Amino acid sequence: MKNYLEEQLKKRLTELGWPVDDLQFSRPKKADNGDWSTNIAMALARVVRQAPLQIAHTMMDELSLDPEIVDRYDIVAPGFVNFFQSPDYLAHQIRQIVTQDTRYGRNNSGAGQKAQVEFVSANPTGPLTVGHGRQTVLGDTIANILDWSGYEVVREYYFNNAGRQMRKLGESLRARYLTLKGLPTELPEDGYQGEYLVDIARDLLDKQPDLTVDTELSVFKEYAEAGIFQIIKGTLARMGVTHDVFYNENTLYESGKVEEVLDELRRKDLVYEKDGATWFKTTALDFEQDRVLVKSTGEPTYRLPDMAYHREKFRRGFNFIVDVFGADHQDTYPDVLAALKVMGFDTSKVHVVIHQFVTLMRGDEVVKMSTRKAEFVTLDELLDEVGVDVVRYFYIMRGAGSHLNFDLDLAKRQTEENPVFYLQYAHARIASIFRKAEERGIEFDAHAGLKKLNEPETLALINELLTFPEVVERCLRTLAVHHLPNYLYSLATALHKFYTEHRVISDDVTLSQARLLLLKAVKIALRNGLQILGVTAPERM
RNA sequence: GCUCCCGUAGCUCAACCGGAUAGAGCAACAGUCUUCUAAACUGUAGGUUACAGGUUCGAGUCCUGUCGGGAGUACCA
Repeated sequence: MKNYLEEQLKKRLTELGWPVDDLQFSRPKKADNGDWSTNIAMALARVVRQAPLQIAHTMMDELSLDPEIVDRYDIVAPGFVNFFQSPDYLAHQIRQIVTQDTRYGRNNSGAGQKAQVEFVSANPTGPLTVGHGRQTVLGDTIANILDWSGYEVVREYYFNNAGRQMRKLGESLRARYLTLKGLPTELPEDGYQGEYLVDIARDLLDKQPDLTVDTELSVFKEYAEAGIFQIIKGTLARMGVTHDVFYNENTLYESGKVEEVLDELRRKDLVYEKDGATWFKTTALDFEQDRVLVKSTGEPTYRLPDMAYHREKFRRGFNFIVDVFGADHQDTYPDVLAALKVMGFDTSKVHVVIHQFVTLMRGDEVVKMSTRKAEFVTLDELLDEVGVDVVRYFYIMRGAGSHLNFDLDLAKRQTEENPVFYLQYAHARIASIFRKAEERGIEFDAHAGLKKLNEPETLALINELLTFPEVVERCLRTLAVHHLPNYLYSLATALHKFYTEHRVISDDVTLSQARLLLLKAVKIALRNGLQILGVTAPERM
């Protein structure tokens, strides 16, 4: 309908010799204001030098619209033109949904394009925490949206298993191992104190009992890394997340890609040496201060391999690149992007999604988290308590830019007041009606006449139903995926209201079949939406 | 000090590119099950969108400033 209106109005505006650039449509909040509305008359007022209402009339008077699509339109002060869709059009749309079934909501705006979403990317120093959970769900859901928009999507996990942190990890494991062996050993300063290392140490002792203080650290380091990755991957699997690629930062050194970036920046005269370190001349690119690329110890800082990594993303042919970071990485990407731009890449293809932190609460108390100390709640523990559906929904229901308060007590208590169940219940309710229909011998008819569907609650439900594809598109455009749970929630509300007012199965077979057809379409939208969120759609509860 | 995010009902949060009377849930109060699942629905109450200016037909949304919260500002990642 929107496309049709756009087409017709563009034609008309061109006839009148008026610009079409500002033409846009929106869905009014109130039903009285139609199904689609345009503010073009107000937007043109200045250019055309006429009153908005007059412009609207001039525009609409000579325009004939297809009555099978547009029922009527109103011109309303201060200058809105509101369009109402025709019943035939609605009926046609509902049948379309049932035909499309698992494809309803998909679009092909990304057809033939490759997208990559990098998320989680936690170094293997400990189990994923509640803090990582937000990023996990955010990234996976964005990837799902890209998939539903026709992109070929790669989910990627970038990690670093070299450097100071990993050395500390190896040392920590060694201390745990030796202690278990009866040689009490202090954990190193800033070591990792988590219980999980004791488990891994026990495991190592079991398999290789002969290690000593003099054994190469790398043995402990590698064993710790493998053990922790196993834990992390297990958690991701429970979350329903599968990464296609685990990208090891180290390969960028081995292949010389890191060196190549340095050379290239050097050729652009953006690198200099000072105090034994190698600096990136970011001030030449309008930044406040220069940044170190290679420390005086010879070790590169994170940003140099990051540049190399992103350069590889471009070279691998991705057209749409999403980086999901926590707020603490705020400052790390601008100079990385700047370097890529200098190297001639189109950085508008990179979309950085930054999410604010999760504040973990136990009742009124804030739980402090630190991977190094033992103070944290793991994502696994959370999954044990509330289950995947609740975890995924809770993490995604708020905008990424907002701080998220995750009250453990509340989440654990979640049983009846839970929005996830509200959604799932809507789906299960429809399933239940279909079971009942079958029992009563009422056949489902995909071609049932829909003329009787005209009550307010029914029309409200239909309108909500039909906006699903727009919501998917909006999620893609804004990469703000919380729009989806919000939408599904209002779809569920519309369904529950409809259910309360109207019996689906009655003696009026024609009406029953019409309502069944509508509910079939609603069920499809709910199921597809929940699927994007990674939440199950139960047939009964 | 500087940069970024945030400030909306008692609490947790929505509001697509600036649109029409700022919406939900929870908590409070009052109702609705002989009928497809009451994990639901209806109603009442709750607001100077932190504050002060500005831009315009129109501002929660954009601009400037102030206040408050968070993150960053490393030769950590």
